[in-house]
Formats: sequence, structure tokens, C-alpha cells
Amino acid sequence: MRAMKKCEIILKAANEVFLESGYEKSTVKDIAMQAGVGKGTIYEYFSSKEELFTQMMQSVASYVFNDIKEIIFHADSIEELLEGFSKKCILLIDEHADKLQVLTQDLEHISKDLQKWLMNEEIKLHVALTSKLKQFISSKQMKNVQPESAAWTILNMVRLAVHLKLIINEKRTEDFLREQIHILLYGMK
Amino acid sequence: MRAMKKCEIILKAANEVFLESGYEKSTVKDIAMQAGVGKGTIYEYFSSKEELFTQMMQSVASYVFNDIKEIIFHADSIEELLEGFSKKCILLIDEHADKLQVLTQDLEHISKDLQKWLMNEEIKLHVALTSKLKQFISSKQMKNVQPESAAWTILNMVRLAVHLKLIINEKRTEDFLREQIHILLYGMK
Amino acid sequence: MRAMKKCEIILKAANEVFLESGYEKSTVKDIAMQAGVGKGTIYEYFSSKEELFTQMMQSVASYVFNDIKEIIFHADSIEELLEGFSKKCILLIDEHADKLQVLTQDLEHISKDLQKWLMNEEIKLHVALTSKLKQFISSKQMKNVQPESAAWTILNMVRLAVHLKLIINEKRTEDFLREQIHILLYGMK
Amino acid sequence: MRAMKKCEIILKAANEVFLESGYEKSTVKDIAMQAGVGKGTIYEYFSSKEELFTQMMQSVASYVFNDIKEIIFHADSIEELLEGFSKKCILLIDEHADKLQVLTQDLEHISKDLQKWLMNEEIKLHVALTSKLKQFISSKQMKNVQPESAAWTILNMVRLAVHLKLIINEKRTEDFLREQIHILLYGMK
DNA sequence: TATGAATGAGCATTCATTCAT
DNA sequence: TATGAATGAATGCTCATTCAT
Repeated sequence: MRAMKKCEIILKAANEVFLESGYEKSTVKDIAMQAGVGKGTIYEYFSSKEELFTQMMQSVASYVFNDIKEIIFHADSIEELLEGFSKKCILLIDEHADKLQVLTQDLEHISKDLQKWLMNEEIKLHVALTSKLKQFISSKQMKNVQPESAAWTILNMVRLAVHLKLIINEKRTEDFLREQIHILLYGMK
Repeated sequence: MRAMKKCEIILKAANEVFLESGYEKSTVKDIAMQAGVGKGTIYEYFSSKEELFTQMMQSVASYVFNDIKEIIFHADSIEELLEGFSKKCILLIDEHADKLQVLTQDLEHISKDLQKWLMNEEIKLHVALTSKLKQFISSKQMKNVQPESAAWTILNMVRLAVHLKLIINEKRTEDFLREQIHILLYGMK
Repeated sequence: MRAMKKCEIILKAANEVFLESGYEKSTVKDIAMQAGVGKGTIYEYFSSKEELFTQMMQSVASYVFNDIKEIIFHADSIEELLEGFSKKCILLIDEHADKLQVLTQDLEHISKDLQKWLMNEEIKLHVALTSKLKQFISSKQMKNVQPESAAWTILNMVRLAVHLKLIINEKRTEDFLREQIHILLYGMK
Repeated sequence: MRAMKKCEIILKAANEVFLESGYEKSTVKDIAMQAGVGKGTIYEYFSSKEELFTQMMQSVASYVFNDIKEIIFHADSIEELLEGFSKKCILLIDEHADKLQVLTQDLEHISKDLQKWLMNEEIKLHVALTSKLKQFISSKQMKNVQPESAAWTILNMVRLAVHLKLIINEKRTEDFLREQIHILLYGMK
């Protein structure tokens, strides 16, 4: 394995600490220790705790957005899209359950810039999905539903999945998502 | 306007301050100033900052849960239910926009008791809605969809509405909700 | 039993609370509750917490000083004096063990006036005891020891008794006092 | 003068402030100012105000206990022991007058561990002194007095000395101690 | 006279940030 | 470049005291 740059080492540590404890309960000292560097070193690479948090969030969010983009891009049918989507939801949650809590709870600490970036990324996703749905509609795979609205409905499945898994602690989340897909397919096809 | 009790004045101020700035950034001093009372006075009525937050959250949540219960209880058809639901979403958001952010973000600061209460209230809502859907299914108003899953799908509309209105700042939220209802109706009827 | 005056009721409550918990840990509210009066009422009779403490201490100290004066005054022989003295020590400690802790620990909170008064009372005791010892010396009951020094030695037995009983928790305190008396008698007679 | 370590500077300042004002009236800010460091710096070296107090007390007490142990250990006769003891009392008081007040008054704020340690040290002193007295008794230097009781009587001279010097402000304390020794010698030899 | 609701000064403690080395 | 000792602003909470009723 190649040597990581200091900057990356710190980001990795920030990732681990922030997503374990949340923004307020994480201290710069904790992150420095986790990274195996001095507290001062962090300020050589990041101007503040908030900037470190913001960059960490951006890297995590990029990863998630890319995963979802892939699914949208490669789907050849509405069924494939919905199933790929729900599978990815379950996978993300199982892998990153603890992290997702923080992703949704500490949004207030990210910079205005990142807030806009997040919003834009989500809108890009929405645009891509809308466009894909339009293809399905024009190729008669789908009813003539309003594609923008349908796109939001689909993206919103992520929120339901997270809520059921993490808050309600519902074991049958997967079944429920599958069933929701059936309803949507009935409604859309 | 009639005289409010100190306790109510403080709760109102807590409501305004917490929901404006979030739990961590709100200070007891801020709330005291907003209420127009001394810092010590707050501790005459609430044993800690956390208890004040918890009580404020409970009162807001009660109000929202009751509104939604009403809709589920009084709906005579699936159309009425979905439309009532989406209208109420829009209304709640327009009325309480600022509050809903915090309602979802600072859950970690409420007491374990309130956390359980919130979860239970939501599950009660789910149970009530599931039961209503079963009626619709047995009276052939609806297809034989899995009612528990459909219930979560419907409840999850709240989350989409909040997200579109507050985060994405989407003006056409109302239209999108309406369209989502059409899809669900197609899928369920 | 006759009705106590408010002032006395409060002093009695202060006695109970202060001697139970010490000055700093006792609150005016506690004392008011113990007295069964309102917090404000205390300030009708005492100008501050410190004054209340001072007056309470003075009344307790008066009681102890009087007890000891009695012994000195009525003793007809050096043996009687020493034995009366040690018995009274044990008695006071057994009766008021808890209180004596505070009597010695919170002296910093009493007014300068009471500090002087306490010192004067002790010096009066010393003077009385010195005078008694001089009688014993002139009547050849005692060796020609320096009476002032012997008086301090005797008064100091109280401190030893308190220390052994309360700090060291020595069960044989009584025996040790008795033995000390023997030594002093040997030395003095 | 050589450079002191921060830790020692803070302990020295704590010593001065605590022993001047007592535990409750001393503030961490005062100690920081006295030490010429920031408030936060104190918490780099001591985990709390109580720990700082406890460590300060232990260092002072160690010093006193060691001084007294020396005297007991090196005394070859009962006269030498008593005289050494009383001289050391006077010396300690002149050197550490202010400190001794607090040493006896704020014991409630030291950790349970230190409380036990103090009691044990005193009991060790008592044991050592008792053992020495037994030697003197078996070598016929002393009458057959109960050595344990005599040991407490001697140790208690410290308390008398402190009281006379600090509370009564008696100038002739030294004379009185000397005279007490005579009485004890008469009584014991 | 008696009250207790209201107050705010005061405290211990935390932690992001700085800067001399 | 890397460090971590030093800092002090900021905060939740307590409680003696006041004062309107």
C-alpha cells in the first residue's frame, strides 16, 4: 500500500471520529490522535474544525452520489432501476448505518458552499433520473406519469429506508421497499 | 391577548430559539432573553436545558401527530386520505417550516423517554393507517397491496414534502405531491 | 409546650441544617423549608446567611461553654475537675458528634465579632481554670506547676477527644483520656 | 533561581491561594492569576479543582509528617523527644502559620484516598511514637504509663500549639509548651 | 408581617485555535 | 513542516437576596 498524504490521513481520521460521535461531541484532539498527528498539524491543512467537517462530508457524499448515479445511468428498464435503487439503499445502510445518522443530523455545521453543492448534486441526480424516466415513457415502458414527480418519489425511497432501518429499527425494511416498488411499478407502468 | 403563564412564555421562547439555531448553538441565556426573563427563572420551571428542549419538542410533535391522526381517522376513501394527507403536509410546512428542520436534526438531545414516545407515536400512526388501508382493501376500494408497506409509503410523503420545501426550496412541491398521489392511486387501485 | 417565636424556629432549623451539611452545602431554601417558613421570612429576622450562621454558632457555643464553666466552678479537687472534664468531653461528643465537625470546620464563615467573642469566651474559661488551679496550688493539692500552662493543657483535652473520636474513630478514646488524666495528675500533684 | 515547572508553579499558587482563602472562597481563576497562567492551563495538569486541592494538601502534609517522624526517630531520651517536638511545633507554625488553618478546616474537600492516607500517616506516627515510648519505659527512663495514651497526649501538643498561636494569638505559646513538657515529664518519669 | 417568584452574579469546566520552538 | 503547551471565551447551572403582593 502506498503512503497516504498527511491530508488524506487526517480526512480519514475525521471521517472515523465525526461519523462515530457527531460534530459537537468530536474534538479536534480526538481527530489528531486518531490520525496520529499533532493537533497543530490539522490546522496546517484545514483552517477550522468546520472546514474539516465540510470536506469530510463532501468526500462521503461524493461517494454516495456516484453510486446512485451509476445505477441510474446503467438501468435499461424501470424494473432494473427500481430494484437496483432499493438494493443500493439497503447496502449503503448496512455498510454505513452509523455514519448516516450524522450525515442527516449535523448538516447545520457544513459550509454554505457545501450546502449548495449537496443541493446541486441532488438536483443533478433528479435531472438524470427525470431524463431516464422520460426515455422509459417515450419508449412506452412506462405510463405517461409526470417524470419529475416520479423521480422525486424514487429518490425519496432512500429517506424511507434510512428511517425504517435506523429510527424504527424495522427488520422487514427490505420487504417493505420491495413492496413499495411493486406499487410504484403498478402505478407507473 | 390574555396573560400567558411564565412556563408557557419560556416554552414559546425555547421554541423560537431552538428551532432557529438548533440545540447546541442555542444558549440558555438566549432563551431567557427571548422570553424576557432572567436566566435563573428558566431553572424554576425546567430542570435543565435538555429537559426544556425535550418538552418543547414533545409539544410540537404532539400537535403534528394529532393533525395527522385526524386525517387518517376521518378519511372515507383512499383518494380523500391521500389528498388530505398531502394538503396537511403543505400546511404544516408552511406554518412550521423552521421547526421541522430541528425536529429531525437534534433528536439526539431529547430524553430516551421522548425518543421512545416519538417512535411509538409514529408506529401508532402506522398501525392506524395500515388498519384503514385494510378496510379499503376489503371493501375493494384498493388493490390487494401489502398494507403495511403502503402505509409507510404514504407516511414517507411527509419527509419528501419537508425535503423539497425546506432543503431543495422547490416551489412546485404541491404539484409534485399531487402527482405522487396519482401514481400511488394508479398503483393501489 | 409554648409557642416558639419565629426567630427561634428559624434558629432551630438553621442549627439542624447547618450542623448536618456544613455552611456551604446548606441553602437558605433548605433552612426555610426545615423551619416551615418562606425564604423571605428568614431575611426579616436575619440580614444574611452568614449572620444566621453566626447566631446559630453563638447559641451552640454558649451552651458548650456554660457546661464547661459549671465543671470548673464546682470542682473541689483536681481529680474531680479532670474527671468531670473528661466525662463531659465524651458526653458532648456522643451527643453532638456530627455538629462538632461543623463547629471546627466552618469557623471562617462566622463574623469577626463572633470570632472575637469565641476567643474571649475561651480565654474566660482559661482564666477561670487558671484561677481554680491557683487555689489548688495554694492549698497544696497540686505541685507548683505554672497554672496558666496547665490550664491550657487541660482545655486542650477537648481537642484530643474530638480528634480521636471523630477523625481517627478510636474506640478506646475514653480509656486514653482517663490515662492522660493519670499522667497529668502524676505530673501535677 | 532555577526555572520551575508549570506544574510546580501552579501547585505553589494553589498553595498560596487555598491556604489564604480556604477551598470554597478560592476560585480557579484566582489560582491561575496567582500562578501567572491561563485558567485552561491548570486543567492541563490537574483534572479538577478538587484534585488540585488534594495534591497541594498531600505535599504540605508529607512535609509536616516527615519532619515529625525525624524527631521521633532520632530522639534518645524522653526529654530530647519532648523538646524536639515542641521546638518543631513552633517552627512549623511560624513557617506555615496560614496553611495550618486550612489543613484542619477543609478536610472535607480532599479525596477519600487522601483522607485515608492522612489518617494512616497519623496512625503511623502514633505507632512509631508508642514504640519509642515503650523503649523508654523498658529502659526505665519513664514510668510505666500507658504508652499509647501518652503518645496521643504528645501528638496532641501540635493542636494546642496551633490553637494558641493562630486562634488565641498567644505570644507566650513557646513558654506554655515548655511548661507542658515539664508537667508531662513529671508525670511520666 | 409573610411570602416565594424572579433574578443575575459567579463558578468550574471545555475545547477550538494560536504560536514559539 | 510539525508540534502540543498555553490560552480564554463561552456555557450550563446554583443560590443568596430582593421585592411586589
